[in-house]
Amino acid sequence: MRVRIAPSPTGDPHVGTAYIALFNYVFAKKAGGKFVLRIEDTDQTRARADSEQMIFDALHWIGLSWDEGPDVGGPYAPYRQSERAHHYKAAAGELLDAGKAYRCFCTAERLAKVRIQQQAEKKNSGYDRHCRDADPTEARNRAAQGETHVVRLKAPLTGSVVVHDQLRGPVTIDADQIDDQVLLKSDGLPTYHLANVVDDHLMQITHVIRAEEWISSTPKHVLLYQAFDWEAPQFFHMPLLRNADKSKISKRKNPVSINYYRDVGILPHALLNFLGLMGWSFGDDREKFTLAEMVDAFAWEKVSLGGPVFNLDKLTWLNEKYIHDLDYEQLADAVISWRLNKEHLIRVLPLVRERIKKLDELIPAIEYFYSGDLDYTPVLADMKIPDATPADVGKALLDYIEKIEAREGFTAAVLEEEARKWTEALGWKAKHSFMLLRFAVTARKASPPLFETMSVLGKEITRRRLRQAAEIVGKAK
RNA sequence: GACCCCGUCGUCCAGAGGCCUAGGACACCCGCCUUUCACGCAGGUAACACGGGUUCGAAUCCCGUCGGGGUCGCCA
Repeated sequence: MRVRIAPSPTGDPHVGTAYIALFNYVFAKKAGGKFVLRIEDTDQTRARADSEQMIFDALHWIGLSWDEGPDVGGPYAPYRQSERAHHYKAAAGELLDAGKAYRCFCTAERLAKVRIQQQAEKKNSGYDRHCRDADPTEARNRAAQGETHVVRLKAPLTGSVVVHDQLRGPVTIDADQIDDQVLLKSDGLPTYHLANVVDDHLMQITHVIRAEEWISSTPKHVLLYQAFDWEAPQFFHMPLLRNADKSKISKRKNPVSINYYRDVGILPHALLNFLGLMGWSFGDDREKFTLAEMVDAFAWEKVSLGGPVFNLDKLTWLNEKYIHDLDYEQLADAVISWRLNKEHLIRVLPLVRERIKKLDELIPAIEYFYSGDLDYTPVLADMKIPDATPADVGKALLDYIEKIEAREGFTAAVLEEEARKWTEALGWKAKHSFMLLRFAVTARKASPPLFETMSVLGKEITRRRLRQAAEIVGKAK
């Protein structure tokens, strides 16, 4: 029995990744199987250099480990899809030769045009199969001459595909709902659909446990297994974590980075425990439990399919329980490994040394480096920009978040550069806009240099405060 | 919009035909404890989406409606 978690290194380590990893892990351990970590980095445009390591660190931090993966190796290495390109190319070639796939030379522009037309006519969207019946030999020649193209699966035109979801039973999808999925992109790398099927087969994955959002593309995967004449794994689709409004959890409405929870002082086991409460229960009233206990009690029958709202209040309550159960030695260690340590202090001190005359002034001076959400009421009246409405100011803060998120690295230089461009684009004065940022990030009129402060606070806390400030200011009169 | 999934307190779960005048937890409200606050303890408000079936009997099974969500990319 083998399962895998297959995160894509495109940003901050996501709680959803941890959630699905937990269920994979628990199921594997319960059944005495292997848990594999595979990095799905086939999208060069979105891949982030630091993301992969952050995923490893975050998963380790909450207490999960894997039997095979890019960092620990294993019998099916490599575990990074960018290093497995030849497998996908070979697989696609096989389908091409068998006439089960074809080369498509349609341009992105044409596809966009088709899509717009389909929407205008209110028809089902999807590829119109323009290249499907072109002569294969001619297509091969065009490709040989270097013409850019993709490889698409020849999906059946009639009939239907049945996906046996182990949590819901058979799900039947008509052929007309399945279009000719791209298998190999024009850059020669596979799409998720091809790569996950090829790798799951090659890596002998027996059970695919993933989020519900994948259910609608599973028929394509089933079709691929059939085309290769491979045995498909069993599929389990877990419900999606939700925002308070029930939509799929998203960073605009909820902190989604595992690092955020780490930075605000949620204990790793509390987070993991909380994730175990999402869509699953012991069957009795037990709410606080260890990973080992969950493994022991795990059964798919105890999974519920309604999308669970990720509720900060309840996570905080659970975390409180964990804190209270720590002895003082352990609590001290937890606090130290959080932020109260020399390493962190050495980042903070350069910002405040000139501002203190006695050591007893230190704690008040650096209080907001060790706090989570701030109280903006004392400065709310000052959080405005001449000739801008509160709504504009709120929106501008959100804009600034977008700008800094698009950048790799959270250094003072990057933050300042983006702030200056942002200020200019808004037509504001830096003395006003920077003060606004200062209020948002520190809730004070006076602080050490703004961008250094943000950098030391870290991406997660900074982003959260900017967002909170945006909300409060946006609603202000 | 089309297709697919889901539907028990505001939220997370229990409930797998009679044990349900629906249970626990978070949040909220009240009280006790206490110099204060917090913890702790004791109470309280609050839900089976709706309509049809099936059955002696339905939160539990079936159908429909409604509601929510997901997907419809050369992103995963």
